[in-house]
Amino acid sequence: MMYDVFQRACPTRLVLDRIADKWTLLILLRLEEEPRRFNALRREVDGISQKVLSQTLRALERDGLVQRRVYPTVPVSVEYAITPLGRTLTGTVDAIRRWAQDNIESVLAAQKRYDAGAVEDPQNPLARAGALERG
Amino acid sequence: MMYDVFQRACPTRLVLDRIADKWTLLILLRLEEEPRRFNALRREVDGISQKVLSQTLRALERDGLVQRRVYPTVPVSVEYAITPLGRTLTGTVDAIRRWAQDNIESVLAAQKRYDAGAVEDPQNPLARAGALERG
DNA sequence: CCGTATCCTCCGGGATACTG
DNA sequence: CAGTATCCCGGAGGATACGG
Repeated sequence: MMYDVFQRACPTRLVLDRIADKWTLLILLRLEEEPRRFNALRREVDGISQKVLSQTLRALERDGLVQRRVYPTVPVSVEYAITPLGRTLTGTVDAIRRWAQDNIESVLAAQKRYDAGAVEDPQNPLARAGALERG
Repeated sequence: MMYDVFQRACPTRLVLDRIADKWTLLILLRLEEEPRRFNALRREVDGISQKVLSQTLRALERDGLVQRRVYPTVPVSVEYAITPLGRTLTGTVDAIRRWAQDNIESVLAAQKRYDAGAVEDPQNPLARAGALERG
């Protein structure tokens, strides 16, 4: 099969779209540890709304990354668990989290330099010859 | 430093938000190979609009992942190159792309099962005892 | 407890036109 | 070529209320 993620209509773009969602990453990281109840996830993924959590879990279930289990207690209890397919992804997802933790200070420093440099030397924006950074 | 990506206000969420953007991933993958001109990127990342490419590149530059170089030719030519910091991220990003290519068929199959099962057995949605999938 | 339904707002992003 | 500027629309997502 010829899959090219750079092509607009390539199905692999579906996967990118799903991963390209910060909530997906956070939910998978939680479920990698152990299955969770709905409201436990809601508390542990700070900032997510009930609606978006519900939507994201349904999408993850549809994609086969998460399994939804209903226990007919009263009231009903629902548990979400990662699937074997989902587990093949968590290593990479965790690598992203580690990168974020390891490099956030470099990123913040870069932002600071950028925001400062964007207005420096307004009289002489093209001072340097050859290749120029954002003059 | 105590960074917890699960906390709403954690700066590492900034990184997740940036990575949680399919265009960012595709652009970084292209620039990992070699520097590109603006319109080359536009052609090679199928489906991205001029405006979004411009925005995304600016954000990547601000975060220190990409460097913008201006050559004072006529007309001016601009080149985008990945930075050393950006290069530390591309391994993980490429792992995502590989996962997408390797598992897209499993995901599509899961979607098909899900979409079929969502309406099956309307008369007896809670047939199985114990733990139930989406009854 | 675990959601769905509804309303409403905001803004991401496409289309288009224009500039150095 | 490499953008910026403007308009505009659909859909993501918060708030709220309700149902099983």
